[in-house]
Amino acid sequence: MKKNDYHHGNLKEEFLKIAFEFIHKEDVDKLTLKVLSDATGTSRSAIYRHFSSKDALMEEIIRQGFEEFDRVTSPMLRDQKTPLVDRFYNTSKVYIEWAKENPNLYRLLFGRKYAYIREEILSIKEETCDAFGALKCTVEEGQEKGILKKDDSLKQSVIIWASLHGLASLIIDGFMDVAELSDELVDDMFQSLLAGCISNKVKIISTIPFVKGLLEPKG
Amino acid sequence: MKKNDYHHGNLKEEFLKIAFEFIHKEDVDKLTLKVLSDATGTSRSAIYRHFSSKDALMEEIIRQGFEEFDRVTSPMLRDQKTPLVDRFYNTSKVYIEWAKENPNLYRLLFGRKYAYIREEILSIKEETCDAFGALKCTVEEGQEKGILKKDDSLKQSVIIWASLHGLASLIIDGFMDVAELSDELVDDMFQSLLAGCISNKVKIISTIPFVKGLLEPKG
DNA sequence: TTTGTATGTAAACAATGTTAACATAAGGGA
DNA sequence: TCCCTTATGTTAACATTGTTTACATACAAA
Repeated sequence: MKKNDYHHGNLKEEFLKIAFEFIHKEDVDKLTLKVLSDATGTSRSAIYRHFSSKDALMEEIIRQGFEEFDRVTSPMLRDQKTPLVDRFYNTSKVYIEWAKENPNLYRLLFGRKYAYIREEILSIKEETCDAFGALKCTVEEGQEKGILKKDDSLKQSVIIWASLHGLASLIIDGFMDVAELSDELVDDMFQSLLAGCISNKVKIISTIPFVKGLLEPKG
Repeated sequence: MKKNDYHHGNLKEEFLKIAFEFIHKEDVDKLTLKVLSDATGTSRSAIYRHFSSKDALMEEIIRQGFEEFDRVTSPMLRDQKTPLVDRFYNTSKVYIEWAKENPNLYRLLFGRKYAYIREEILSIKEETCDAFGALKCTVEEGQEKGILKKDDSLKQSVIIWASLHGLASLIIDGFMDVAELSDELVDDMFQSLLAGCISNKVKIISTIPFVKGLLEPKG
């Protein structure tokens, strides 16, 4: 919505929107300032009136990315109505699914390139990456309820996160042809994590057939 | 060893050596053609007499990188003198250790940026990345011996690889401050993988105290 | 109306990978 | 020895990056 030919009026928002949509489709490396200026019909340097640098724009994108990621994963972990084990399972599924649907954004958030931005965001604003916090809370809840083995909840959370992150990375970074196996792989990985973390002190309930199958002792 | 001031004689090898050493210390993104020309005392375009492009040079580096990686991991997996479970454990340790010592090279080999080169290398020359093949063989051996659950060996191998890859990535990409926890994390992760893959049909031997501890049933 | 501020443009930079035209050395026949 | 080909290196120039500087335009408040 331009006010006139010279001033756009909402160019900053437009830059962010275009950049965010671009990353949904294409590799982060291909997002150049030229792409943004062409898409908005502005000059190459217009962006510097709204962001101090390209990285400053990327920081906003990463911030938005984490919000989107959290929106998908955190509520699922925190949903008290769902049995705890099922929350882990559903989250695993959704985690991998999200990474597959948003490979470029996933790499942007969790990759190395903008690690310093991520660290800044995550250290200043705890709530921005809610997902890991939610995972840790859920692990602690599981330990208190006797579902998971008593252990360092940070370590246990990292193990879970690392497993999912590794699987997601293998799939989206094209290391081995495993993309079409991904559904089974998530199940297998969940089974492995469950076997490693679960305690046998209490009876565990689940409403998901696959998870129920894992809880019943086999021959 | 220059033949004279004009022709070097072994410039190609020199480029590769310098590039390889550079990546041991600094980020791949910082390896520019200027770095190479300055280090060799040649002009910026001299490299094009020996490589068709920068990517062609990177391909050589990646090839060498896989050889180095395989040299560290494969023999350990294939060493028939070591109990099978210990081979997995030792490999896990060495895998994470190698990634920590060679973060830039690790990212170069397993990251996204040069995925198409990796795919080319791994598809043409099976032996180049021996490590995954060795892992799969060892998994199959474990299944045959009744140590691991009978399952799709590819899937089981991917689960193991993904777990290690995820942990390595979290550590070297600076996601959360887990670097100083890494030793414990590898142990925990191995425990989880073991719990997920292990069968209870045969008595399993190990000479590693930590692993023995995992095999003994706890209260 | 004037004046300051916000927001846009154009032109230029340096750094990057790359190419084309030219220069130099080495080696193999005649 | 001389000549020609080939291999190897240099210089100059390109387009593409992100970025800065000087200038231009619109708006808004005094």
